[in-house]
Amino acid sequence: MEQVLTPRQVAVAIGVSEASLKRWCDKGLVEATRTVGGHRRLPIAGVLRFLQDRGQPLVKPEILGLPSATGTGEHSIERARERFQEALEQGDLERVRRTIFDLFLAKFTACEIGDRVISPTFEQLGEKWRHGELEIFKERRACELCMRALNELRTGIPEPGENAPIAIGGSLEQDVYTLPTTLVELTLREIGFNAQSFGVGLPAETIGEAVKELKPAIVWVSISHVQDMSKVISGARQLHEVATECGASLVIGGRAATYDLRSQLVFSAHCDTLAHMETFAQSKIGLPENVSQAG
Amino acid sequence: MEQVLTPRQVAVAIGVSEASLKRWCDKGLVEATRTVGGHRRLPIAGVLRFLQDRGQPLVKPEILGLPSATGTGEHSIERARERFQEALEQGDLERVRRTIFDLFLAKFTACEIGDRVISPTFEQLGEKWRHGELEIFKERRACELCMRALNELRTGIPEPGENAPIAIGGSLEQDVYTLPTTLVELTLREIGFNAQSFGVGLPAETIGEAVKELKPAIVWVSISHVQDMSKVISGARQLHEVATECGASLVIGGRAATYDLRSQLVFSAHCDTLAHMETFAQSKIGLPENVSQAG
DNA sequence: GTCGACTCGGGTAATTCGGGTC
DNA sequence: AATGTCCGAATTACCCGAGTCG
Repeated sequence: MEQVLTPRQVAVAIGVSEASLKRWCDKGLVEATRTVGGHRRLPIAGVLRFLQDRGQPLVKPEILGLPSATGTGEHSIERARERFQEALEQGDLERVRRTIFDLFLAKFTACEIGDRVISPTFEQLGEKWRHGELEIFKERRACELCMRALNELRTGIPEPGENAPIAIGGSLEQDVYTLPTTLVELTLREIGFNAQSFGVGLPAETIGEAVKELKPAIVWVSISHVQDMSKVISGARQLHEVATECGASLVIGGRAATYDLRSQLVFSAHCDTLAHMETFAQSKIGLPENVSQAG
Repeated sequence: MEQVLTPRQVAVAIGVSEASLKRWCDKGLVEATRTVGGHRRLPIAGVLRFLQDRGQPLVKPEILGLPSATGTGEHSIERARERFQEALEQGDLERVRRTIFDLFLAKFTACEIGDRVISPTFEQLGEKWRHGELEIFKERRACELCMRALNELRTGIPEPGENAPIAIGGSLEQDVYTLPTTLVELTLREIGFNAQSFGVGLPAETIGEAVKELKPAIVWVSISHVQDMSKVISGARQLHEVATECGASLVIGGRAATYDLRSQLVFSAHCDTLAHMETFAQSKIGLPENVSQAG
């Protein structure tokens, strides 16, 4: 496990410029090897030693899971995901935050982090719970920690501009899962929407009122848990009507929006992933005068 | 977003000269680490703590990525409460944060802010809703904004020490109100507890498991909404049993913990306000008492 | 072998250091 | 006693053309 990192990876992880890091390497403060072409490669062990010597508070061994800054980070994002899950199960906020933060600094978008790290992790946690391998409180605690990290991440996304298109959404009554709708908010903000999640447990009527008042381009409804299916169906229908009137697109998503359920719903679009949502939303920006199609 | 800042950034943010700031660092008044070359780097949380200790007003908060525009105002907590409510109703996150942080920097504790600002505000919002003067989505949105501000406030409270007594809690099933239990967490952390809120909608059994695993000194249950009273009653009974076994105190609170309900519950203490909770918790720290595992 | 992304090295501008003084 | 300002030396951050990596 003699893993090595590039100067940039280490630099962003510990929050200094590449130039400084290079100087430190040249002074022998940080262990470094060279490729045949002369590029520096820093073994993780050496980096950790350096951090320990300096008492640098910024970094935990999370760098180990740090993905490459380029698109070729398949393996490392997988590693990050595993560490993320471990941190969540142990209730270690610091590591949770660190993982997300590192991914973001490595140029992963909130959308990607959501789809490829957070979402599968909670899928796994749910699986473990169903097999009796995980107490519910640990899953809930994990949600809390994750929410905190995401709320911080939110400050890293630029504020929407004055004329940014509006998007609003949340989850319906009986659905207490706040993570998905928060991720949608972040994803949309990232591509320039003025997106606001209203949280969980919203009656469809009040979302309709919000649509009338705020005139959003998009309304999303996240469905992670269904108790009374008929209520969801009628709520969605009602909401779609209002949305159509106001020129908004109704987007449905969430793990509980199964094929069976969807077949009974009316909506402008259904999204399996945040990436889908992002694509759809971008198409709406492209055509500002887009008018919603008939039911 | 940025975890560490340079002396200059902090200096302009709080409106003092760099020289003063450097002296404060050297005296240990402000937490600081050093780069390899000896330059100071100030973690943002430490800066916030310093500001709170000194009641130092912020001049250019946006530099810290944090809110609060001025220390000029809001020593009148009443006026702050009104502005706070207004900001919440309008969905203005920036003003919400500013109000909370201004109060915090004016040396109000999370406990006081909760009892005297947040709690009465949501009482009022609920009142307006019952009179048909406020859409539900606005109340939910207000919760979201408030949660974000509180999550940030959390970073201004020192991390609990290694041997800090543990406290855990949350709300029971069917109760989606996350604000109260978050406030409890902050209040307890402020007086030195290692407090963790597990969020909302927790079955009593799983809280019991958490108690067995984590051996907290205090377990709190926040009751803001009751759907099935018998379930709450049996849940609390069960939880009290586990808590007693493990030497933990069960504390009940929340607006829906009415006299009628309380008379049927078993618990170590009931708290109407965060201040009550704080007082009770402090008594637990002072004297380990007849707790079975008290070393 | 092509190609895009990254790194190299070195130079330059901007900060910060510590100390002394007002 | 505490703050703000000024100084030369040292450190860090930013920039860019050429070369390397995968």
